Amino acid sequence: MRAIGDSDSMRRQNRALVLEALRTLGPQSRTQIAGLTGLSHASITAITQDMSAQEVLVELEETRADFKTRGRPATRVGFARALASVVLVEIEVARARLSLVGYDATLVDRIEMPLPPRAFQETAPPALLEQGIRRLFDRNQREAARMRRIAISVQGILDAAGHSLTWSPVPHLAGHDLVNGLGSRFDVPVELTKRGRLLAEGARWLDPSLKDAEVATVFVGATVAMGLSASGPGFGRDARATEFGHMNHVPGGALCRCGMQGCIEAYAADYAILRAAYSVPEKATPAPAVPAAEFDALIARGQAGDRAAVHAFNQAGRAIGYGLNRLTALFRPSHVVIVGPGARAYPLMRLELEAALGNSLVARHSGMPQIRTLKDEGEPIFHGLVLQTLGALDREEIAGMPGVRGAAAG
Amino acid sequence: MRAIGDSDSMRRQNRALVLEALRTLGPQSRTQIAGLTGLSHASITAITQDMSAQEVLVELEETRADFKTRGRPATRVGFARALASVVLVEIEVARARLSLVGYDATLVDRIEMPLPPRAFQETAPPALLEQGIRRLFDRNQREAARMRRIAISVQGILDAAGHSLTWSPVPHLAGHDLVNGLGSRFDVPVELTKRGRLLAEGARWLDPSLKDAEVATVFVGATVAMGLSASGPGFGRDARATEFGHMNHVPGGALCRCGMQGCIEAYAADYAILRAAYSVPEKATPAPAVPAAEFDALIARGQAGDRAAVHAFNQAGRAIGYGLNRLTALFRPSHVVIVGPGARAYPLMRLELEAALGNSLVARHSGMPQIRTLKDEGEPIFHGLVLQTLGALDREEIAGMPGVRGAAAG
DNA sequence: GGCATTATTTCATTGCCCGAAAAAATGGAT
DNA sequence: ATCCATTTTTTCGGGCAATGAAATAATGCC
Repeated sequence: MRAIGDSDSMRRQNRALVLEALRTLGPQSRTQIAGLTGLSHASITAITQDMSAQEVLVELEETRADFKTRGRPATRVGFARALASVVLVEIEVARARLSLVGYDATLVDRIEMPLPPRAFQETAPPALLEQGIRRLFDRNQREAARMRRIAISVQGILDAAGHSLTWSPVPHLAGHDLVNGLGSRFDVPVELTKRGRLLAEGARWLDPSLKDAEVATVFVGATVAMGLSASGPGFGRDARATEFGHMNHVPGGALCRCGMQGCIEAYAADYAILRAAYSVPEKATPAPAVPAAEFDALIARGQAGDRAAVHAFNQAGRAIGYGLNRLTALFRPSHVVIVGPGARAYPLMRLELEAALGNSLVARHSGMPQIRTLKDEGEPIFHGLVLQTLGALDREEIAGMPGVRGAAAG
Repeated sequence: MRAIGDSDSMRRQNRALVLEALRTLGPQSRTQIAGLTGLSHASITAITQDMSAQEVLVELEETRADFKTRGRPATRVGFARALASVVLVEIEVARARLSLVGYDATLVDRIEMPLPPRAFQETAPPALLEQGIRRLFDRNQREAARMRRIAISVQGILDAAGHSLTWSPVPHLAGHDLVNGLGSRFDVPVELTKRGRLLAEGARWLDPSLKDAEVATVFVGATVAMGLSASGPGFGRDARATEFGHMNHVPGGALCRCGMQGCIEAYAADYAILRAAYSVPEKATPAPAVPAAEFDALIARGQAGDRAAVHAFNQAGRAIGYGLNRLTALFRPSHVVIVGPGARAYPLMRLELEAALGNSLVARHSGMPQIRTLKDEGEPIFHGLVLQTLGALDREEIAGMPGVRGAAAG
């Protein structure tokens, strides 16, 4: 049953609308906000006055020397940086990056932590991350006092509650309750988000032509992961975590790092391609990590026409292609974006991938999705995290703040 | 960008809430409605008065002889039958059923049309369906005058706009624009919905314990189809059509009725099981239709332990199981419901199906979904159509009707 | 300095919801 | 038969947020 509508929900809804417009498009004049949201000028005045009084928004003073125009100049309003801050954590296989970000989405400070294989064995993940966050806090005490949320990008399978990972390619990360572990230490909400999903949101944002598209973003590298992203609700905001890399490709097939057999990853991740290129048996234990240089050398061999390397990349393309083929039976993305180290090898995988994907009833009748590649994956992840976390803060806390207009008048 | 909140949207929202409660749970007293929706008694009075004046709702007069209680007796309000009517069409492979249904969801009249294989070749689908609807209209002129929507349950692949099928197991149905074809003839909105989806909604409704579950309903019979249904938004209302039956199972495998190779259907539909049981080559052209008696005989043979039959059913279970296995990499249903003629053969498929499904990383870490069977598939489809169509009418037209209270008072 | 132009605010009105109190409709008790 | 307790439904006064129209503010241009 949906929520009822009363004056309170109306207020929250419209305040959220204003915040969303500013969050997506940056500072705007009140007139622009009215146009973007569809609310009347009178309402925008009331809302921005209210939020300024609450120090949510500030008027920006900028003498824009560029084209002067007749009429009263517009004053743009934007987020007040000091209202709140959030900590964003990106955990990768061999490093973690902790960022302290202001309410206006500016980066305040950042720490890079290398994560040697036994880091999380020696110090449990919540404790190690706490150390990093405390270091950030020591250097930025003002922002630390107003920290309101912690968001963490992870890889692996989340448990039902989303509090911990039941499996992760990051050594010794699985099994620790990060949500309660960090939540109790800092007394703020903590959210885990799968990296693949952030990648998808970020990739759609990076390429404006994908704004209204339904995008499946496939990461190919040390793991194989996918996120789905679309503008509407449904697959967009509430999208389930996907476990594309561990979708079965061949029953009883190659050994995957997750311990199962026949996963897509066991054919398309870097270690799998390496294994196939060197004719190591497909049931052999996967290599723990493949150095970037080694993977690049393999791509070079493939480009040079080395038969074993070409075969390995073909096999990877085929596995991803059949995964996408099977995906389209459930959900038909308009675009597919290949991202990560594997994106550089896309030309070597392309023919097999497209053949496998095309070998589906849906693709045949509704056409193939457009396929693109994207080299850098770091930026979209961070941006996805920023947008998701500050957007949630806007919707869940800021938009619901009670007004002060009556009080201010009295 | 979402919709703004003004008093109009508030009104629509709350009226929709009342209608939804009545639609889901049947006639209720005003006090009950207040409890269900969370609105105050005062608001419910206003809303029901308004809607009664508009002949949307009526007070039911019923002397309920069962337990009398102290206090003023409650008068229940329900939908006014005469406000509107809808035509619901269920197109199956060999027959079509047309139902005229009142706004209070009661069946007014119904026509069954047999569909011999060449029916849609001799008379184009929109024309043939028009004939049937006109016959219903002749017999029920009062309701005909107030018919507001046509909804059609179909099987096959919908085009992007949802106006026609690009492929269908129903002979000669694909390629005809049913939405515009019937829409222009009757001047009402026409909607096509995939049968699998309705089946899922209906199955969740039939079993109250599934109310808050995330259900994947798999039809096994002349085709293999799946619908996903959950209570929230996302997969619930806006769920994409799934093409589960034509998800690839074995690359280059058995010949499917759709013309592709290796679809799940080519291993698990009735014709596929028959083919395997009689050791017909798997690339042989599928039988156009399998009589129910023949399929039942096959089940009996399987139950008796006939090796070929058992093998055929095992293979079907394995295909469905790997399909579900792959599904869980993208979306994890809490329950799976097997429905249709194949549900009777579930005991023969069960071991292989569960083994295949269990062979997935997600099932291993998050547990297996619960699997049930449901024998009758006709009722959920019809009920799903009723609920979907009248619910859309409620939300899109009735809830938005302007009020009459001011006018009535003056 | 006055006018045209654009941005923002003020003001009176409207619509819908809500809590509290009143009214309505019964069964049971005296 | 009458009064009371109980439950449902309606009425009434108030509040809040949005709105359109009109007023006010801040410039550029002539």
